[in-house]
Amino acid sequence: MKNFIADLNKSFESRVRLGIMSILMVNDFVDFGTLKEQLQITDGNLASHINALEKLEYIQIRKQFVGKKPNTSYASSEEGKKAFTEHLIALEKLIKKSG
Amino acid sequence: MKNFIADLNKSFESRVRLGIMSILMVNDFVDFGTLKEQLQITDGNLASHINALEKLEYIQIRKQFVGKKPNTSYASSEEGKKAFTEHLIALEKLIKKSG
DNA sequence: TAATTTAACTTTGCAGCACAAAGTACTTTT
DNA sequence: AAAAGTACTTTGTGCTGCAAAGTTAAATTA
Repeated sequence: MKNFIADLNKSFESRVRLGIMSILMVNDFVDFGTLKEQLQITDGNLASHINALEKLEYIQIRKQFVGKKPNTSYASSEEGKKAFTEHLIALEKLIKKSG
Repeated sequence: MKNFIADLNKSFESRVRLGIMSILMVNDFVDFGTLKEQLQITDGNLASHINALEKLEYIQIRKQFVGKKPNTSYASSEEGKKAFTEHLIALEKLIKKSG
């Protein structure tokens, strides 16, 4: 039997990152405030996780104005979707193994 | 909608911990060497994760001799199984959401 | 019997991470 | 003019993961 945990992506270990990606898998361009509200975390914490995911090119950023207010939104990139999907597949295997 | 990542158990975030629990969910009393081989990690790393899980009372330890060699084995406790199952359920919800 | 090996750790040390809290810059609302 | 909102950045702390090396005690080999 091969080492099954090797297929899990280290970048998606944290709950917050899982949460962000999970939201961005099914919603195109979700803004900062919405993510913050959904995940119930502090500004700084969210910003740092977003930053990490962006450096990995798993998400992309769009800045615009809604009315006269600044609004920053995030979407998962193709690469991000691929990587996250692979991670979920590895998780599912693990779940099946445990069931 | 409620905060779905709150149901994820922080103790099971790491790949190694996921791996250990996953193995112990379906095997009763797996020994140190076997875990190490399956997970392909160093002695110290495995020992520290085991230690953490034991402090949480998620696993239990049995020390014995096999032939004349010392042999330490680990099994998941009822509480550990419960906690891990809940974690997996939370993960599955997240996976479904992302699908 | 001395040296090596095996099993299961413990210790050490470090870099990285999560997180909260506070600070910042700019704008809008009151 | 003051307060509030948006989206951060900075700071600081404490925890984690991990490798590598050291430890203990018994077993095997030379």
